[in-house]
Amino acid sequence: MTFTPAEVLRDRGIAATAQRLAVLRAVANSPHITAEGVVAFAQADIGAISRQAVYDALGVLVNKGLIRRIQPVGSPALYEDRVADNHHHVICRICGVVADVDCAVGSTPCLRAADDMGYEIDEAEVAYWGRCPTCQAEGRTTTVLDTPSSRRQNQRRTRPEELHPTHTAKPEEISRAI
Amino acid sequence: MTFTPAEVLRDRGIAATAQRLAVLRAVANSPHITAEGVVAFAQADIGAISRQAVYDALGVLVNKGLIRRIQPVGSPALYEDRVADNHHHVICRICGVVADVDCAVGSTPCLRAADDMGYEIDEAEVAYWGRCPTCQAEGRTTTVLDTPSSRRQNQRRTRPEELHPTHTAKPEEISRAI
DNA sequence: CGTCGAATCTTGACTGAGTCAAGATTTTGA
DNA sequence: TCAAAATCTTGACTCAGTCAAGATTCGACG
Repeated sequence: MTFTPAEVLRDRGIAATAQRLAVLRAVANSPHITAEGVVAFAQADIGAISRQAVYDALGVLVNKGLIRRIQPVGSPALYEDRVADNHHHVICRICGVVADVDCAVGSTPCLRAADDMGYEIDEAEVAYWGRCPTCQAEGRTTTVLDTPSSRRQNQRRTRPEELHPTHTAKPEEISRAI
Repeated sequence: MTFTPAEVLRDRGIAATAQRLAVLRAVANSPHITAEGVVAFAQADIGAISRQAVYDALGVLVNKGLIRRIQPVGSPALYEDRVADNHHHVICRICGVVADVDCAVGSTPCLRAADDMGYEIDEAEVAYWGRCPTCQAEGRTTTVLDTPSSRRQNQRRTRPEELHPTHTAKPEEISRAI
């Protein structure tokens, strides 16, 4: 028996508000979406929704384990709804696209430190960094991401999908990591 | 033959300014130091130094491979001068202290993704999360870090050394990760 | 069904950790 | 010694959040 998203929320003990359902749809629509991306999607989806309500909903949904929050270095926070496993991510240093990578172990912590120095470790967070197949094919070797220094003259952010316009809608698409 | 820090900078093709040498001393003094911590140390060390000069020096020193920049999720950037190996870090979820962990492999990337999806991976970034020995001994289970929500009524940041005042100056001390 | 308290939303302000940029100063090389 | 480049100082600005007061909605209870 499949629960509706509203039922899932109530089952976790939180109200099934229109804003939260819109946020869930945004995250389902775009794995590794930014908070700002969720705001844009939800505003198009249900009309008026405040940024604060989006941040609140994201926080609650993460807290209840319904979505996951990651944050590669140099990136705003990203959200995904793949929460049933302990997977990792690979990030392209050039265009910033983020993809899921299965964890070879499956449960946390999936790695043991050689010497844990007395720490009680409950999670090994792994991020793989490199170049995606498209940036390799195009021979790109330096980032063209919208780092602050590249934003002179009010150039706006370059998104991975701008670099790769022929990209089909892969599941790992449309996040902005760096 | 040991080079002086100034000689090392010149050898890397950059000017050995007083500001950069002060920044190097700050990072040597406090592994996993924040930029703000570097500013405070350098100001005490050499008198007047601007925040911008510290950020500039940190950027150049990272770029030249003389120091390393890490950034655990939820933390400002941290700087360390242990650059000769590919080590990882363990972060206490309660007090935020960061410690170095040797990499079992030693070279990058030290892990292979089970399925790299065509990515050309050059680094596996690993962070271990858990509780430090001191927070375990004190039975702490929830963070008392200065998260924004805990900053009501203008309470200032709790630093790991405030939680553990009897800490001797361990090498992994005085950084603030979360 | 009405009421009330809690939860949530809206709106606008604020913060931390950076970055930007103009002008001044210092460094370096010819 | 000089000039160009590098670097520093100073003050402003940005981004990605968070804060908080008041309004609105929701849910439980009688």
